[in-house]
Amino acid sequence: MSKIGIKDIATKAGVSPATVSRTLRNPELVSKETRKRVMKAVKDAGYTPNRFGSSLRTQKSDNIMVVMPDITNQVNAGIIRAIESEAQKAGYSVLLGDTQSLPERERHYAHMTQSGQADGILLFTFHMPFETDNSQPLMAQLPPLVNSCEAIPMEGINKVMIDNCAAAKTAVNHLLDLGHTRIAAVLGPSDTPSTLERLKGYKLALIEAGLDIDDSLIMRGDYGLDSGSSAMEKLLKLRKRPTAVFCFSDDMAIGAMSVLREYGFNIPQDISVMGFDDIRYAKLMSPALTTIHQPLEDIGKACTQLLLQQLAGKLTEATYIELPYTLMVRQSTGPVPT
Amino acid sequence: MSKIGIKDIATKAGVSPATVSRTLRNPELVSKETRKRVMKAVKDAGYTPNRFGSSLRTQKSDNIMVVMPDITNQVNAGIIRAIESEAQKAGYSVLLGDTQSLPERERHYAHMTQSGQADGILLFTFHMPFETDNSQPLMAQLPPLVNSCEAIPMEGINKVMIDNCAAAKTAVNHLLDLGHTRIAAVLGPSDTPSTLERLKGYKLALIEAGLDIDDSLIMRGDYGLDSGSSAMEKLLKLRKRPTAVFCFSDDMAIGAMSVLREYGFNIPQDISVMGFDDIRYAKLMSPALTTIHQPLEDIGKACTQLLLQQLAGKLTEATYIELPYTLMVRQSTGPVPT
DNA sequence: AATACATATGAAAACGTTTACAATAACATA
DNA sequence: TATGTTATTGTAAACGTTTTCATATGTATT
Repeated sequence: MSKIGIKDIATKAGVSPATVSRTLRNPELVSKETRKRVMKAVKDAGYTPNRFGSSLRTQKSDNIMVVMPDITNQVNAGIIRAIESEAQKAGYSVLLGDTQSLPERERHYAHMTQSGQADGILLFTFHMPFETDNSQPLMAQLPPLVNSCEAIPMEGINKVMIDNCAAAKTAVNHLLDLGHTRIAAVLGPSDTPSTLERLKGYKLALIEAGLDIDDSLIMRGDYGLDSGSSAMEKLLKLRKRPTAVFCFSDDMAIGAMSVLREYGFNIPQDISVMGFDDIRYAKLMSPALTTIHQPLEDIGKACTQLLLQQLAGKLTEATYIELPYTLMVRQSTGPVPT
Repeated sequence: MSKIGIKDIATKAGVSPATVSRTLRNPELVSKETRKRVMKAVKDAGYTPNRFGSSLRTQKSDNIMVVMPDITNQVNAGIIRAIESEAQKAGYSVLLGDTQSLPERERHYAHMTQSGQADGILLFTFHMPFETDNSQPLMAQLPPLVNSCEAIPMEGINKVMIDNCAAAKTAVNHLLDLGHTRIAAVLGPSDTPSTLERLKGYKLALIEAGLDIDDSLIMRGDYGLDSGSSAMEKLLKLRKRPTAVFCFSDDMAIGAMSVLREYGFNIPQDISVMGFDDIRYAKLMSPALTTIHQPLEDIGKACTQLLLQQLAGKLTEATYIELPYTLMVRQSTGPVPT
């Protein structure tokens, strides 16, 4: 494409390359007159500074790397959209890394800071992709980084989270309030911190209510639609069925509901179903899904802001931001059948 | 971060920078012995070549720019995931541009090729973001580019599409076959080529069936959930209601269904609803949504392959790829009520 | 033994910017 | 008038690679 460089513009405008550069980056350093001349040349030639020349010199890429397990997921898609919007306002572009949950791809993407491709990372996975030791504070060993959604089990990293444990507890309490005592749980991937926390909240709520934990009511899942369906199928085969099912994601709840319908169950008359996330489809389900709302846009914004601050050097200490969740009571949960 | 460069590695390994570079890029040019020595030094130091140095020299960024109107949309999210996966296999990274349907952002992102940030563009919007004239074939004036989903109204551009007109016709024919004659249409944004084509197909099917076009049954929408709801509300107020509604997106169909349920209509006994896209939630709706399946993964793959070919210089002529759609008959459509 | 040829390496020039430093001019200060 | 100050510009040295060209060594061919 464009073979025109800063020198060509300089020649056209009858100035030195330095002046052209200054006109573009620090216009106040250039006299009004020359500025006008240079700008005209730039415009006429349709010149755009080559990013590599510039970045090589300044050691900045103006890129942010976003590493996510699955962008197809409504939750992640919502977050990344906010990130992209926020980043672009600040003059940054977003490099997208979809890891498909493979740690090797995680590391691959994370290391794009090493090659200078990105100035910072937004990490939505829970493995620390960099080598660290205890010689110095973590922040000093890592590139600018913010961790969100799935918590890396380490102190000293910037994080943006919701209180998954408390949120799950809130969810279960809602079901308890409705009189349910046989409450099933459908988990996400068993190694994810979010699932672990939610499970903790689930158990805590039951115990505080004086109930025993019945392991046969705890089903594995992977946050995906299909796993919700198959978990539900298993639950239905139980001799003592649950009267309520708390799925750790809306997708799984949706999968579970479709199975219930298939077998002729009425929701919530026969069985209550509860989700987690509040994806945009949740309220449009039939019945509308009771769930825990996650503030996707705020999460995306907070992550980006935190990273931008760090990039600007305005952040010396690891910051932890906790965002509020909300219980959304809708029609998929109701009183325990008598 | 890492201040180590190729020179440091060269020193460590007792060779010249040139040899280090060769070892990394064209190992076959280096003797087995030196290769081993260099590799060790690279590994020990945790060296990653600086991308800007390299790109500046080679004039390649190994980035692909993806420009989309809304990544939150299930259709787009599915496509971008396939792109990302395909691109990464070929050693490319994906720069994500979410335009939020703003032409100015479209242009902004498209021009990242100008600055060398990206080697090629995948364009899912229908405005040509570059200036062109008729002096030479289009492909010679543009950066490597593939257009998909929303067709830019120009010849001579690589495109990956489905036949929206035929697909819509298929959809309407399905409803006609069920005996419907009052078939409403809920459109997408009225300037999008996809909506225009689908509308054409809708009308064509009706005319071929010997029916008149009733403009009062054609409702504006924007492909989003809410617009489906409000379109449905309007349709219900009509003196002569439709017996079937063909929404140009699944999201709108889902919105429409929720309104129908709210007012006590049975789907499909009272009114049939048909979507377009076959997002993953379509088959989990209650009732499961009859729709037109778009092969998202194939679209993403085809786009990427086409662009990669072009980047490799293996593509001299503009190519048009048409992918097949599929009618998915499920439970939201049924015989016209008697 | 002389020549051609292949293989392995290094020296150095590019790639397109930005910026520290130097240079100049214009102007105010003493 | 000499001196400092400010505003504006230019010169040239980076930034970290890759790659052309040249060189050196070893091997095959005649």
